[in-house]
Amino acid sequence: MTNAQPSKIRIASFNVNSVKARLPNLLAWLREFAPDVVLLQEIKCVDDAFPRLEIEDAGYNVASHGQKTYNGVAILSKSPIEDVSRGLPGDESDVQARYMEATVFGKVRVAAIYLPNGNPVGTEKFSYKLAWMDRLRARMVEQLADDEITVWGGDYNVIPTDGDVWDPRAMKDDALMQPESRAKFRSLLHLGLTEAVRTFNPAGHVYSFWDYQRGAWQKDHGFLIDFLLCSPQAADRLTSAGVDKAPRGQEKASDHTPVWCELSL
DNA sequence: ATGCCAGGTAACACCTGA
Repeated sequence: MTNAQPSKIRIASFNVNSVKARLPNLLAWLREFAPDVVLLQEIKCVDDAFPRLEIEDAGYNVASHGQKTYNGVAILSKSPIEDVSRGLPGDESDVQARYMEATVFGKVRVAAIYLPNGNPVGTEKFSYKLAWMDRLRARMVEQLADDEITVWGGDYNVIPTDGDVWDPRAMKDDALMQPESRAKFRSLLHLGLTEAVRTFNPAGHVYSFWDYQRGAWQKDHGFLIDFLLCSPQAADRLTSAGVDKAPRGQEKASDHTPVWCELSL
């Protein structure tokens, strides 16, 4: 919790699948990986139930946008967290807690994103996903006009290409792989954004999610759906990025593992 | 075609996830 400006910061995104169930794993990972900023998804609790004190004791400031049982995002930072904005603009009737923004280290704008899953295809859940992606794009356009160092990180629930999944045939009917989902994800990148994880792992078959079922982790039956989208000003400062697979192999793991990038400031 | 596993809620079954 320092105001000192480090020369390089490490930003990570982690879908924890319940912050309360994952607290021991999360605290151990914060200690070992030592990210400066963390974007959390699926905290699955209201703000009053967030384990704030434990996280603060680990050296992080906390801002959350929670919801009972489902969804919920949060931002952790070793720096003060300023100008917090909760919720994705564009639909006043949307009550799902899937989006928040804040400024960290005085000049880096981050957004925590939990994009709707959208299954099953052909239902209102899939149309909600596509509409949510349109709203996200509109918000990105607004933010890009500010010419800031911005990173939109999170669980995008899209498998962008066949090289991002162990077997495209196994997932072909899934909302994560539909041409419409992929086209809308590409439309985000076409705004001029740089996706950090795939930029530093161009060969593909680097995954951030493995299902709990069917021994997916042991067989490496995973896919990549967690991303860090960087504005041009963030991309200019991008020095490395990747996936930290270690947390997925531990007891009581989330089905996702963290993705991360480093920016020189 | 369905459940497989995990979490939450609420109640000892069902919903959601990806």
